[in-house]
Amino acid sequence: MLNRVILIGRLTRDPEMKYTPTGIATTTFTLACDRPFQTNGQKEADFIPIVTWRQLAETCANYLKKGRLTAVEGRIQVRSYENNEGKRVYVTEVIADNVRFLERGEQQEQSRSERNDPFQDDGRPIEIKEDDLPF
Amino acid sequence: MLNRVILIGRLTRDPEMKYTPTGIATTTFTLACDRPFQTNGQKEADFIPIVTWRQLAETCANYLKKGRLTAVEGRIQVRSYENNEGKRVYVTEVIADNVRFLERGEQQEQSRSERNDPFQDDGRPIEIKEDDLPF
Amino acid sequence: MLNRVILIGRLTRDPEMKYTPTGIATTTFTLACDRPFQTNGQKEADFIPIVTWRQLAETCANYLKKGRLTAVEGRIQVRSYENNEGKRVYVTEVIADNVRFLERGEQQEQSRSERNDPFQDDGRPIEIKEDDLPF
Amino acid sequence: MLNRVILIGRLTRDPEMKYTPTGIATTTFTLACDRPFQTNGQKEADFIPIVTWRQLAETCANYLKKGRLTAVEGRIQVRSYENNEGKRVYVTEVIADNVRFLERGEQQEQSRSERNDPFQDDGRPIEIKEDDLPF
DNA sequence: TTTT
DNA sequence: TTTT
Repeated sequence: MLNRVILIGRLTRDPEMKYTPTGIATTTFTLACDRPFQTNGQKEADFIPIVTWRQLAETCANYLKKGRLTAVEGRIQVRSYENNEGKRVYVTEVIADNVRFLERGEQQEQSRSERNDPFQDDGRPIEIKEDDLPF
Repeated sequence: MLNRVILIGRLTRDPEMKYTPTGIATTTFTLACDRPFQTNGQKEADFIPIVTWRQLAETCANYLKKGRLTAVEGRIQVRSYENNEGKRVYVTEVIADNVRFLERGEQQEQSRSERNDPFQDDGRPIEIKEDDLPF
Repeated sequence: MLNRVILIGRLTRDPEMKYTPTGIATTTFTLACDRPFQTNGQKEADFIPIVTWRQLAETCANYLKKGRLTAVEGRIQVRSYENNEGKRVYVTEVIADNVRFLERGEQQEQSRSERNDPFQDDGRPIEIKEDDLPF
Repeated sequence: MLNRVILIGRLTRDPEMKYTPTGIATTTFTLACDRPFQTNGQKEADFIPIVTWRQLAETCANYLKKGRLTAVEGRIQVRSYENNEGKRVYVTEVIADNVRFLERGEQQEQSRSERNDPFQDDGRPIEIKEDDLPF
C-alpha cells in the first residue's frame, strides 16, 4: 500500500545498461550503504541492487561511475524465479524512480558525443534476451 | 550512509517470536505490500520479510496478527550465507525500528496475562539455536 | 535536491476542495500526527497542513473525512507572502503526491452520485479567487 | 503516528549553536532544497529550518558550513506562540535525528582543538535565554 | 481553530 | 534574509 526507500551510498562498480527486445533502456548497479554502527569488526555495509528504467536508466548510465556517492529513491521489489535445479530463488531489488548524483565527475563536463553511447553503429539499440531482464 | 524504508501493508501470517541463546527476543513476519499498479493481471504485491528485536519484538508478537494493516519503518539489510550445496545465498530483510499498528484487534483490549506469553512455564524464555537467527 | 515526507495521522476536520480560475482542483486538510512521546502533559501532536492537486484532490475530497486515519507522501514546501501590515509571513505545507486511506468509511460504499459533487448545478466547477489558492 | 522527513540540500549560512540554561546544546541551520522543476523562472528552492539537539548539535556546529551539501533525517514539528501584537504565529521546523555530511570540508581534517569550541574560556557552555530556544 |  |  505504501513502499518507499531512500538510500545514500556509493556504487560498487560502473552501472550496466541494457535494452529490452522492445527497446526500453534499463540500468542496474549496486549501492554500498555503510551501516551507522560496526558489528565486531565484521561486515559493515549493505550491498543493495538498484534497477532503473527508460530515461532515468540512460541518465544513470551516462553520469554514474564506480565509487560515486549517490542518493536513490524508490520501492522494494521482490521477485522470484525457478532456478535450473527447480528451486525457487528470491531476488530483492530497489526499483528507483529518482536518482541524485551527489558528486560530479569529469564525465559530467563531457559533451554527449564523447560519452559511451547506448546505440549500435546503425543507430539501433543493443538488444538483450528476455532472461537478461532485471524483472 | 543513509538507509531508510517505510512500508504499509498486511501481515501474510501471524508473527513468529524466538529468543536467542542469550535471551534476546526477535520477531519476524512478512508484509504484503500491494503495488499501486497491475502488471497484466499477474502478481501485484511484494512480500517483504521484516525483523524486529528486543522490546519491539515482544510488542509485535503480542499485538500483530495475520491480515492486520501495519506500518513499518526501518532499514534494508542484506546478509548472505553458504547453503549446504556450498552456494552463497543472499537474504534481504527490513530491520524495523518502528512499527505502527493501524488496526486494533480484540487482543488489544486483553490484559497482559491473557496474551500469549513468550516464556516457558518456569519463566525462562524459549531458547533457539544460533542458525535460527534472522541475522 | 531531495525532499521527501511520509506522514500517518488523522484529519482534524473534513477536507476542503476548491477550484482555481483555470479549473484545477485543489484539496487541503490538516493531519494530526501524534508524537511518539509526551512533553510534560503538554501538546502532543503536530498539526500539518496538506495540499493536493488535480485527480488526487478530487479523490481526497470524496473519500476523506474528519478523524480518518490517513497516510500522506509528499514534499515540504515553504512559501511566503506579505501580509496587510507589510510583514513577510512564511507558510509551510506538505504537497502530497500519494495519499492512502487507512480506514474505510461508509461513504466508500456510496455510489458516485450520492457523494458531494464538486460541480455546480450547471456542471461547471465552483471557481475560487486567486488569493484563495493554497500556493 | 508516523512522521518522517528526508532532505538533501545545501546550508544557506553557517550553522548557529546555542546552549539552553540547563546546558543542552542546540544547533539550527537552514537547508536550501532545490525543487526538481522550475516554476516560470520564479523561486525554485524551499528553505527549510533544521533543529538539532545534544551530541548531534555539537557535531553539526563543528562540521557544517554554508553551502555544504547535507542530508537530514527527522520529523516535522509545528509549534506556535503569541507574538507581541497578540497574534498566534506558527513555526514549522524539521527536528533532525540523523545528519549526513555529503561533502568534506578542509575543517574535517583539523584536530579538535583547532575547531571552534562551544565552550567559554572557563569551560562553561555559553548560556542562552529561554526565548532563544528553537522550541 | 485541531484528530483517536 | 537564503545554497550550488
